[in-house]
Order: sequence, then C-alpha cells, then structure tokens
Amino acid sequence: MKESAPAWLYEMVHRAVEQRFHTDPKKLKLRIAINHEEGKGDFTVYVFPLAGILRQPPEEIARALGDYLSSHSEEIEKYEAVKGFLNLYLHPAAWRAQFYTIAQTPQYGHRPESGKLALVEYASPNTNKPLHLGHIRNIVLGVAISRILQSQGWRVRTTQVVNDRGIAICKSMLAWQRWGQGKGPNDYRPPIKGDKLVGDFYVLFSQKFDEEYEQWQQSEEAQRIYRKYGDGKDPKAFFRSYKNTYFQQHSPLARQAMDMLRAWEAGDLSVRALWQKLNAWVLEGIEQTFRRLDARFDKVYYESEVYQLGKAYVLQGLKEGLFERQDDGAVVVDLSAEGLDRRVLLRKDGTSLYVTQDIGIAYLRQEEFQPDAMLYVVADEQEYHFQALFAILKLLGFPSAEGLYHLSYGMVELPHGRMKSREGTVVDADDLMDEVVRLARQESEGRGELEGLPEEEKERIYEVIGMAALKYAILRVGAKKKMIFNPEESIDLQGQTGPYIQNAYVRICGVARKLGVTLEEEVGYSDTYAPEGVEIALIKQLSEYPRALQQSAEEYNPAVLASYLYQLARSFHRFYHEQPIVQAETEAARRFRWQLCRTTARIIKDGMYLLGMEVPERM
RNA sequence: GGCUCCGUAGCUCAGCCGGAUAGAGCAGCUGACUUCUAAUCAGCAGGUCGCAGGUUCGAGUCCUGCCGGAGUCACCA
Repeated sequence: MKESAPAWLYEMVHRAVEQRFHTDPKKLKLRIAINHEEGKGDFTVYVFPLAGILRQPPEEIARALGDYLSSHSEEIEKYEAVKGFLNLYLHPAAWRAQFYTIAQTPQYGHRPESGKLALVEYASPNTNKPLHLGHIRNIVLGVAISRILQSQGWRVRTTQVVNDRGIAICKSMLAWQRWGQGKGPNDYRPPIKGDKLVGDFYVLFSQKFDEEYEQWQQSEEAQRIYRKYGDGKDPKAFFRSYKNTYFQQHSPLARQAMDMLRAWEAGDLSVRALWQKLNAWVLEGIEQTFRRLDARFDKVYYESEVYQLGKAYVLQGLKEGLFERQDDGAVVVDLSAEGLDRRVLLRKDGTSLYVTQDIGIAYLRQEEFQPDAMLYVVADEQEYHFQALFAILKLLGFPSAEGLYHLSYGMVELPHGRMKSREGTVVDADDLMDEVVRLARQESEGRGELEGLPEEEKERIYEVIGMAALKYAILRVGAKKKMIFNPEESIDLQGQTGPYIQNAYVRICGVARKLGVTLEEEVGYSDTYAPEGVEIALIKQLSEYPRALQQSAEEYNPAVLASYLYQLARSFHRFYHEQPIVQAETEAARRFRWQLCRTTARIIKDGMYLLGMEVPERM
C-alpha cells in the first residue's frame, strides 16, 4: 500500500470532502495513492469509504469530488472517475513546484533527531574460524538498518558480542598446539590471515577427530557398544548417531580439548596465554574483513568477560518468585503463559547458559546506554531463543522491554544445501568479496571507460562496484527469506543490481563534466519549464523517497529502500535516454533537467550510503 | 507432534495493515550506440499467485483447513 501523496494534496482532498459532502474527512481514512503506471492518473483517491457513508454509488461520488477539485484548485489538470477510483492528473506546473520543494529540501527524506536511542547488535563472530557468507548477510543487514534508523531520527549505537570462549576455540587451540609447529600468521609465506590460520586448525581438529573415530570403530570396545546399543541397525548409521557420545565419553582428543576448556575456566596461565595468542590472531583477521564491509562498533562485548553476568539477575528473579529452583538445584522459568516452554536459566551446578548471558548483557547495556530500543541482528535459527529471552526480560521488568526486537534473517544456503564449516562447505567472506571485485574489474576493463586513471584509483572503483553488487544482491531480498547462493553464477552486474543504480549516478557525473558544473553547484531554476512524461515520472519517484525511508525503518527492512533505489534509477535511465540534457532545446529545459539530475544523484548517493554502499563517479 | 517462517513466470525475487488488466531482473527472442558512459533503453514471449473453502462491492494480500519445504522445540551457542 502506497500512501505517498504529498501532504498538500491530502489537505486539498480533505477540504473538498468537508465542503462538498459535509463529512468529517478525518473519520474516513481516505487513501490517496501515487501511480507510476500510465492511464490511472498521477494520484488515485479511493472513494469507497465515502460512498459507504453517504450511501451513494462510488462512481457518482468520485465524479462529484473530481468536479469540485478541478474547479477549486489550479493544481488539478483533469480527473477521471472509474468506479470508486478518482484519478487525478496534476498540472505540469504543480509537478514543477513539487520538484523544487524536493530539490531545495536539505536532507530530503530524513527526519529530525527524536532523542531516542537504538542499540543494534550484529556481526557477533566466533574466534575459532573466519567469517563466511552468513556473516556477510548479517553485517550488511546490520550496517544498513543502523544507518536507516539514524536517518529517521534515531540515535544509534552499534555493538557486537564476540564469541571468544568455549569448546570450539579450544579445539583450534589444541590442534594448533599439537600440529602448528609454533607458527603464527607471519611465519608463513606469504603470511596467512590470522582468522584463516586458526580456522584451518579448527578444521584440522575435526579431521583428526574423524580419523580417530574411524579407527576406534574397529576396536573391541566399539564392537561391544554396537552389539549392546546397535539395535540391529546398520553399523554405519549407528556410528553416525553415536558420534556425539563418542566425543563426550571416549575420545582422547576430545578429552584433551575439554580439559583445556576446564583449565581455561580455572584460569590456567599457560592455557590463557595460548588462548589470548590465537584470539588476537583471529580478531585481527576478522577486523580486516569488518573494515571492508564497513562494520563499525561503538562497543564490543567479549563473551569471556560477560558470560557469567546474568546470574545475579536470575537469582534476584528467583528471590522474587519469578523463577523456581528444581530439586536438582537448577533454576528454571515457566514460560507457558507466553506459549513457550520451561527454560533452564542456571544449570544444577550453578553455571550459566546462553540465555543467562544474554540477560546479563541486556542489563549491562541498559546501564551503559539506557537505550529505548535494542535490535538483535541474528539468524532465524535463534528465533525461539529470542522469544524466550524477551519474555524473561519482560518478566523481570526490564526497562526497555517493549523496544526489544529480533531482526531475524534466513540462512544462506548453497545449491547443495547448508554451509557446514566443519565439512569445509562454506563460502569464505574474503574469498567471496575478492571474487565479486574480480568480476567488476573484468567487466570494467572490457569496456575501458577508466583508461587513463591511475591503477590505485581503478582498484578503488572496482572495489566499490563489486561490493555494491554483493551487498545489493543480499539487501534486495527480504531478510526473512532464506537465500540460495550460487557461487558459480556468483553475482550479476546487470539488471536489478547495485551497479545498475551506481550507473545512474555515474551518468549524472558525466553530464556534469559535459556541462562544466559540479553536483554541489547551484545553477538556478526555471519558472517556466513544463515537465512532461519521463520527467514527471522521475519526479514522482523522487517524491517517494521519504516514504521508502520511513517504511524501511519502521519495518526494520532495508529491502524496501533497496527496491526503491532501483525504481528511482530505472526512472532516471529512462529519462536520460529520452531527453537530451546538455543539448536541451531551451535554456529553461537544460536547467530544469540538470536540476532533476542533480537531485536524483543526491538521493541515490544518500540512499546507497544508508544501505552501506558507495557510488563511483566513473565506472 | 507444538510454534515460527517460506511457497507468485524456466530461475532469483517484489507486491502481502484488501482495490482497477499480478510487477521486476536473469535466461530466450527483436530492435536502438558518428549523440550526456549500451553496466543503458524500447519491445516480444513467459502466470490456475501451493490446494480447497470462507469474509467482502472487491482477495496474491485477511480468516480456517489441508499439501509441500525450512528452522526450532538442549542443564549447546
């Protein structure tokens, strides 16, 4: 539903309803939609509600309203009444005025600061492996929604929680200790990124563990277990399902990893030193990837520092009777009133869990920032977790419980299925970015528009184009939808893509060079030019920008803005094709069209920035 | 099994707090570069909006049931 008619049009129609029908327009919720297709007018007023109240045929009402409007206002050029639809056509001069309002509004589409603060958590990497395609989706969404909220008056602070402890990092630590020959990232040639190095040892652990498990399956002990629990199943199937138990109970390798975890928790100095060394390597590597994706964080939480924090709040809740202690000592909460189950908040040995930690972090943030809203950009597999977390926080009387929101997004899958890091079927984030930039370079070199530019400048442009292709491909689909990503076909550079939008900006820069002006320069307006066809279509698109931004923010959905920018670029490309600018028939036309270009460029740049993309001046 | 999400053109997706003949892109076919960048534009072709009911002047959109796919329902994170 598009409610993007300008305010003055609403007022005009409301006034007409009041005077012509003596009905209070505020009770009606009259809809006025802008139309981009031909043949339905510029705007459509839906008169069904009015017809219902007056108990008259919709078409008659529409005609009466149209008569009144066209004789009482100079903006309306003509109208058509079709059934309950009143199609209004605006006079070209009205469109010109509408456009000038847009062109002269600084920060068009943005809203003034409301003073409200939103905290956005995203990225949240693990320190045992490099970032992959799933993280890219997360980060791209996180960056975009942060900036979009900001444009709508929110103060925004970004945070991440680094998963730097637990059994996974211990696996990497153990494998590196045993097989890493003491070599760090810079001991290789060429040097390896730290996150890659540690990730390789994580994979190596899995391989060694698998080998160990294979061998063990031949052992007397394994055969005995199979006979006892195998239930006559196929041995292969049985041992596949037994893998976890093997890890817990039999594996010498796993035992060492778990010993390491225990030693870490006990604060063992040498284990802590090893942990710190590997973590530092990984974080440095990940930081590089973050920079390339424009991920910035105002506050970083390390799980190793906060994972115990929630306990106090759980115990407090226990005292207040919100939670209960089971016979075995575990603290649980009954969420059946919320349609959820019982959740354990503290283990019987008193240690905390993932939820416990998130409760603690929420309170910590509350103290530090007093946010009005908290957004968690996290994959949809954790939807249940966040439902429970939010319900528990509400129960505890958490201050901004109403402002909690899980921006959940679907998994990114490969054509063959889910990505599994242990199986090596992941698309590495850095590799993917290199690949799209390579494609951009290839494409660009093929057309040779950048010849003569210094190499460094060219590379920067390839980067900007490639990253836009990647980011746009992710942002244009609704977050909830799971994405199937085909690395072979990779990313399009033609059609509904980031580069398509960038190309509109590049074309405008080309016009500017030809005209000998800059985008910033004021060149004056024409008061006589009457815009037509493609020009009006472009103005209509421009006037939808505020709506797109607002909707994007309210729905926490960058895809709305992404698809808007495509529409805008499309209208521009069409206009550019049909209307000469530098060679315009008259001075008035040239000025007007250049203003149109300039404003379009401004909005494209602004919108692309809000989505986390840059625009080049050439491509 | 409970809950959540998804099902729209060959493929990838918009549209979903009800509106007119359901929109794009890719792939396919036809045209447009001595002109401001053809990463573009114009056109053709492609649809029982998963199925069945219901509400409504009007349903891809809302309600109910069913079918298919995914996720989740851990004292893992």
